Amino acid sequence: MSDNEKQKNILQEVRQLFTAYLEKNGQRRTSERYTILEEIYLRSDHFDAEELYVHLRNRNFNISRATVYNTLELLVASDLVTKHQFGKNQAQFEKSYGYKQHDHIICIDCRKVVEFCDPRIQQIQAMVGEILNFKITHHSLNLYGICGSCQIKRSKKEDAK
Amino acid sequence: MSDNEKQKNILQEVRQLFTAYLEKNGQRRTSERYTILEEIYLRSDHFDAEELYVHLRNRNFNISRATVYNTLELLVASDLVTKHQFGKNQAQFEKSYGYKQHDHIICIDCRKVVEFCDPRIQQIQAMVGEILNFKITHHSLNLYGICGSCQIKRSKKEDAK
DNA sequence: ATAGTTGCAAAAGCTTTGCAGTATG
DNA sequence: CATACTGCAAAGCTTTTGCAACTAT
Repeated sequence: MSDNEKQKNILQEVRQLFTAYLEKNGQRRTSERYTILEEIYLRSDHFDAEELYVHLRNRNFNISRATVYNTLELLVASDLVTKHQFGKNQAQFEKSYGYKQHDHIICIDCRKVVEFCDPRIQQIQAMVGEILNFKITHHSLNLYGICGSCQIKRSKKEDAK
Repeated sequence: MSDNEKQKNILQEVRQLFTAYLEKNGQRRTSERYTILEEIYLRSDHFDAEELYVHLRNRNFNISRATVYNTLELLVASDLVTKHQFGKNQAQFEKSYGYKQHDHIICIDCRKVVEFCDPRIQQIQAMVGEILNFKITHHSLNLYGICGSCQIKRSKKEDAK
């Protein structure tokens, strides 16, 4: 199956999942909501609400900020989108269906975000949840540091002194 | 040594550390900055900028929000205070000197925050940093779920149906 | 003396809300 | 056809900034 076909499959699946969620929760299936879902799943990695809003305007969809925020909330609630706070006061979002669980490492200089996986986190999550009697639904692990290219930039600055 | 004496010791130590930081970075040692440092170290756990500001006003310190924010930034930079984003759009802070490294588990119902430690996180941090060539400075691991008492509340709601 | 800090208030930036009109079930 | 949803603009909150007064060095 080609990558293109895979993407079409995923799109179809998330549409179905979203429909199921909306029906189950007595919410209407509006064209705006499906447009937003699709734009997110056609797009790449991480984005914020404003970026998504501008992106939709550029594509000539007349969808307001209010609807973008409203729909993002629904998508987070339906587990199709994940919300992150990478230390700024602006939430970042990411499609989550069809992606394996992962965490993030963030460059504190250039704000680049890289993903990584480590199975031990699941174990920690399970163990800590049991000890403290929490029913854990999700987690967020962010590592912060300086990426390779920013390390080089910094050492050049040092040399210049 | 009594707890009271321990706290006095810690206060003295953080004041010295803060002084060292300010001197090293050519910043002035103002009374406002030390007042804020002390209030944070006399206070308990987690707080946000506004809480701290109100707390200071209540104690008849005439310190502005601007100074609170400015000083919090210095304290974070000097590693005496840690900044968190627990999913809301408001940063939370916490004193960090004299406390062993820990992470947080947050109840998504009542927003209660509990601390926990797991040495494996340090290992993950070191390993991932090496693989991805990041110089890691810090991390943030948050587990989200439902705490014991909120689990009971939820099951009572179910029963009521 | 003089540049960094402060308090105040205004501004900025992200997100939510109120309202009148629209479209879904 | 009832009412949830939408777009728009205004309001709400947290955080930042501009400025005149102040003060640590």
